[in-house]
Amino acid sequence: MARFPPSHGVHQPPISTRDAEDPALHIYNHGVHRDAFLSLLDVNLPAELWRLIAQVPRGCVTTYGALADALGDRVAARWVGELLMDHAHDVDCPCHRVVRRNGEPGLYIAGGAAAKLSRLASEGIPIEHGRASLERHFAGFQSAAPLRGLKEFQQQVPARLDLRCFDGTVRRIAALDMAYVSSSTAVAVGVIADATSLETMSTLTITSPVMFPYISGYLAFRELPALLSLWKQMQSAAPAADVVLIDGNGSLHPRRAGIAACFGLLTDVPTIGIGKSLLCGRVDVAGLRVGDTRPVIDRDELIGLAVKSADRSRPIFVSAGNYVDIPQAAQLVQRMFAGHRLPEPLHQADRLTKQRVRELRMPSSS
DNA sequence: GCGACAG
DNA sequence: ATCTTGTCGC
Repeated sequence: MARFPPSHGVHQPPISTRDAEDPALHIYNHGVHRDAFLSLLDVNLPAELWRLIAQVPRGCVTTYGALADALGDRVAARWVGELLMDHAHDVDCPCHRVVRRNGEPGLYIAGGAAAKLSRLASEGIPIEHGRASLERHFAGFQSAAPLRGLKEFQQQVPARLDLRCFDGTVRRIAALDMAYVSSSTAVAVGVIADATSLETMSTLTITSPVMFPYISGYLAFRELPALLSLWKQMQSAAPAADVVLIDGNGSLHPRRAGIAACFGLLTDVPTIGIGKSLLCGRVDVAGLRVGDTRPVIDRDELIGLAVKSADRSRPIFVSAGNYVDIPQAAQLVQRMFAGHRLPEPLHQADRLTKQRVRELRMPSSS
């Protein structure tokens, strides 16, 4: 039976001072975190962005980055561009007033860059060498900067995780994964597997509406609602798991608050983050052989481990969620490989998730 | 021009 | 994540 060894040989006290008095306080705190998280989800980010774009007056321009800043984080600039290329456009739409920082028009949903520039010209914006003048750029956004609040929540996460190494026996592993039927509908799959044989014991599949866009660093706000709903249903339908693998990072995150960390905080279960590409930090994967690991370092801190899981596969990135540390997470995951790039339970969840998406996309499946 | 961002 | 055919290699 798989067992977590204390990875540094240091035995932690069985009960931390934080919850020594009252085990229920633990539950209470997680309820508070869950409520705080859920209230943050009330924000309608696309609506907020349109509210901002509508503030740009005729005869003025703004930039993708300025809008992202007004939302609360410059990293959202890419999503701003995505939304402007995928929305219900009409002749009154002001989306042509958003240009690149250097005056290049960027993409335009209705007729391409040339059409965008001519619309700007017709509003009195000087155009030179194919670029819009930024002379009259609007900078007075009235905004609640919703991403700032989400970022502040993330900044509180690391201190609220339990840093003690998990030292229980791992009999069952849960693995959670998602895929998308459309931009607003996701399929989420949970797999429970035996930790020794890696055989799948049970699976649960749900579909769930997704409101929040994908923005790098904010994945949890997009995918956690569905995963929490899935998890809740798994509690009554499946045998309990001792550790949960999540498709996405935990500590390997700019604020050490990836989706696996948030899930572990909100559900109070041991979690491990599994990423397929590097979100942040630096790592040298040259010459990695199956079974090898390499540290992922960010700001002089170990935030995850690159793990070579299979021969002709790129490494995966393992990081800590709740109740595990990084070396321990990697040790455990390395016992779950069965010839695929992903640990077997997550590989199965990934298969099922994509299978279900295919089924739902077939017109005949009603 | 380059780097660069989980899913 | 998704858009997508054949093709290379075990």
